Amino acid sequence: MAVNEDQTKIGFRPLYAQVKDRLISRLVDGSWPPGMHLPSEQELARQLSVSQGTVRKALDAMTAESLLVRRQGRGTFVAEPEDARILFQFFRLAADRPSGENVFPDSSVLNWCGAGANDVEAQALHLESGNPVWRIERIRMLGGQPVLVESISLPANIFEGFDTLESIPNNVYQLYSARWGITIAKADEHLKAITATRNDTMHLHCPAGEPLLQIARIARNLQGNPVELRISRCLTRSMHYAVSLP
Amino acid sequence: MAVNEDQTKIGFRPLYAQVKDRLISRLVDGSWPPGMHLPSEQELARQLSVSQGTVRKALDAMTAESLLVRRQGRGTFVAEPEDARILFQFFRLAADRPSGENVFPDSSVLNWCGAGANDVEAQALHLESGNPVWRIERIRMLGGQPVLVESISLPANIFEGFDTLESIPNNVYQLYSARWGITIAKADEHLKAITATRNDTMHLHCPAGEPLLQIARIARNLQGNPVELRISRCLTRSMHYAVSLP
DNA sequence: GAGTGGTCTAGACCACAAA
DNA sequence: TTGTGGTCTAGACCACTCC
Repeated sequence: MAVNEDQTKIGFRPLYAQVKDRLISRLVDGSWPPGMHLPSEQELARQLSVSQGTVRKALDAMTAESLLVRRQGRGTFVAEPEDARILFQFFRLAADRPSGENVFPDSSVLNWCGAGANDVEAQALHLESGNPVWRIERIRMLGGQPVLVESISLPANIFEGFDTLESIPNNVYQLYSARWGITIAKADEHLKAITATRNDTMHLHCPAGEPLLQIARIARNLQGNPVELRISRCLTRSMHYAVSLP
Repeated sequence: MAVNEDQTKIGFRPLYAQVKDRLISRLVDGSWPPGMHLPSEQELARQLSVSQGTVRKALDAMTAESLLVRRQGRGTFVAEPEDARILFQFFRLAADRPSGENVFPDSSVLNWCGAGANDVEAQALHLESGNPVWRIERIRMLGGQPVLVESISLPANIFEGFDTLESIPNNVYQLYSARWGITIAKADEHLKAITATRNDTMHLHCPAGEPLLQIARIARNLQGNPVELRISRCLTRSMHYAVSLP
């Protein structure tokens, strides 16, 4: 690979970034599935005709984005959507008390159906209003107590055959990966304080007028396209949403 | 600098990390103030007796933490607490509407006084209960509308002479840096949904029972010690708090 | 012992900014 | 033109894992 092969000066893209793009495309097309042991740095350098240092820079960047996992002495692996990682990467709620670490809450599905996208879904998922989506509503519990109600919306054209599932697991990102080969690579969340609706108070066993933390999440695949909209409404009497800056 | 100079095998610390520590200590002791033009990579490498690549790795890490700013062709500079950076790094509230970018809200101070640390302040700031602190309360406005009430608590032993200030600027982190040489390097925030108190409704002109987003922030200096506790209570009818994962 | 990633070095050339 | 950071290379040795 020559430096800046068929690139004009204006379209300059560093070699390590081009390498990264090519490696990501192998994740996208499924030739490198989650858990796979990548070729060694030396081997990749030979295959791509670049130096080991350039490969390393690309691998380091992908590791920083949680796309890969590197282990000294063993090798480099495609990251898997196992609970521990998803919890750490995408779940920011934690108990207030014992300098609380976060725990994956259990979930129980309330209902799940197909529907036409409403305006919010259409805008978030880059669909036309009325396009088919799947909707899942569930409650999530911590220590037996319901802590949040969650509404998940998925484009039906991406998640084909969603209605044929027997059950919905707690960790849906693992499901997306295993069943449709979709990797959730990043997400954006918008937080607001809202008042519990009657539906919320019923499921969360909280009084009318209880303030809830509403988390609207748009999750994106490896290419950055939105593939999931999730709106969670959380009791925060004994929990909080933790953010580290930067 | 020899590799792992006076380090046992167990206490191994990479050379670039040692370099980073030494560079940070120059920020801490004030010999490299905000805005200063650092020596070039080559010069630093000579001074520290390491290769340019090792210096680069330390500088890149510090740049990623917003401690330094690098500009190709010009050099490397100590980051300054100017509005644009602070806004980007520490202010996550944005207007809902026009795919809204965030804006520094104006602020007006309600009152400011010395007091003994309450339990929350003592725990957050690593003080004993009753130790002297400064407290500032202010309202912040966006487009003339009050959007949040903010309570800032500072250890009086760190911020000496705070009571002699003539006024409190909008960007207090710039003040901390200029007046006391304190750099806010990172912060942790805990978010909850709460109900507006009578005090809140008065200042925010919102109805009783309005849900507010409460943001409790602990800001830390370069060494990671907590130096500011800030509790903000925000109207989120037309604003949201934005988080990017990862 | 063989193979992997992690660190460190030395040197080359490029892109950019300022004098 | 000079000096800076940005990229790329080639090669060495270290630390870790597994056989």
